[in-house]
Amino acid sequence: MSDSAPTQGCTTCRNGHLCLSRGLNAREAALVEDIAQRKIRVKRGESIFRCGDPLDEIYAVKYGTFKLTLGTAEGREMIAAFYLSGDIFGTDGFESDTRTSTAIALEDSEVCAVSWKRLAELAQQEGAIQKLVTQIFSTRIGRKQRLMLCLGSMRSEERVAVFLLDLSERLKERGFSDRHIVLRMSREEIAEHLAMQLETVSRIFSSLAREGILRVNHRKIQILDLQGLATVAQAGVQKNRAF
Amino acid sequence: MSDSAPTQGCTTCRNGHLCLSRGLNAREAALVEDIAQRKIRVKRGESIFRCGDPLDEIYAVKYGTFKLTLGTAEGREMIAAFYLSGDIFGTDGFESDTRTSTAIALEDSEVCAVSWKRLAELAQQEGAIQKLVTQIFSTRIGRKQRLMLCLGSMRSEERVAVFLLDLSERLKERGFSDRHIVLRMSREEIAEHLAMQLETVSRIFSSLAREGILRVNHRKIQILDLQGLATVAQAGVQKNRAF
DNA sequence: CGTAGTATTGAACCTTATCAAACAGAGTGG
DNA sequence: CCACTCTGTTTGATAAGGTTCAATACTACG
Repeated sequence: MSDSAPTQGCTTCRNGHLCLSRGLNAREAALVEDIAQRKIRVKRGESIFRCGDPLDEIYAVKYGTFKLTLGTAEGREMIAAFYLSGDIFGTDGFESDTRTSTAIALEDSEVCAVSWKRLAELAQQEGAIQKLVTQIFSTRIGRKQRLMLCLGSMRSEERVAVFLLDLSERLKERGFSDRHIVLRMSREEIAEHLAMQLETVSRIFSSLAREGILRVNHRKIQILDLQGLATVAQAGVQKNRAF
Repeated sequence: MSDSAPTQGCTTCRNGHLCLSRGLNAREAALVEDIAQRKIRVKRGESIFRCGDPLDEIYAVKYGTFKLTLGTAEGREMIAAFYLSGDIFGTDGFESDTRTSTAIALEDSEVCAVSWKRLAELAQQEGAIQKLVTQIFSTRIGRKQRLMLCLGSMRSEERVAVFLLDLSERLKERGFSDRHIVLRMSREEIAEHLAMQLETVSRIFSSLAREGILRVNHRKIQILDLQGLATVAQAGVQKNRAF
């Protein structure tokens, strides 16, 4: 990864509405912008931090996509999350001062680096920023729990549907089309995130295409029937309800 | 649930070494003890808080066992964790001021209730307590991540082995035998925690017993071969390593 | 244009879920 | 004290979902 010349700040950034200045007024946003000056460019495949690294910053995705991988000592791996532009990441394990995960760019990307220490100080002085910080953590935990529930209680087809719906919604929030998606991750990476095999992901994409819900062309996915996809995502529930 | 007459505090509690006074000196422990006066007795099957409740306290298990259930609107459920004596719980979703989970006693139990607001104030004044609080959250997130990895990358037999090893270790920390375990939860609850069917749990117990690793008598489990159980817990790894 | 990486598809196999039945233990009431 | 019920557990048979192995196709990239 390589530092770059300073680019524009939060107040003019097009991710402003969902990133570090979310819900802040102009004065507060300027305070945050002030500590988020450092930009880092990361090339596809490079990491911005690795498991075991010391930890003092959190990051906001300016543009690009990242994956966060979790690993155990025994060699098991899993992708805990994907981060899109405007997402904030690097917030895990900041108490132990050591990274417990690795963040890798899926395409050429740029992030804003924020000193955790300075953000925490700012949060103590400014109520709105304190609220923002807790909101960030709250969302993080919520997402992790939803993923856990998803892994635990859904079968493959539903998990894939949930994944696509989530991605679609997040892209929409960022001003992209929610129906024409270009996946930044491989089938294998999707599989590693949803706890299944890449062949299964591929098969499910094909079967959803056969049903007329998707149009699949390698990484270009078109959602033809958003409602139908939502139905697939909850398919397993009827069974429980009958019981 | 019903309040009870005040019993002894942290400084004399036998869970002191791993609970709210963990790593604190006498003066600091006394400060914590001061805000952890309120004890609540909970009968088997009763909840101490439910999903949607307002949130202002966290709890430490004085004695007994609790399960924390997560639910989605659509009716999917999962047990996110089991808490033993000395464990601290109720720390999820405290930012949104609303419970996102339900805590239910698996046996007649008692907890110490601590005002989150007062604990946070104390943490701001006392470095050691600040450190303790972050440690509590850190551990929480770490456990959740490990469970996620476990659900995502292990098969049933390994998950059950991991579950038993974890329980054994935690009981040992609490001064109980790590080989003679009395399960406080049903097969169904174990299944709901490990994302499988209760029949599968039962079958795996039986098969581990057949292999001489366990002795199973309903809820009384004896671990005959701790090392063997650990091997089962990592069985899937060899496969990955060969690749 | 050829090669490497990625994606799709098929077939056999394995794990786990599902359905069904039998069994054990804790109460309960006659 | 014994039958009876209720609940939780075990076990078996069968089916479905998903993995694994293998072959083929597509794309991108040098």
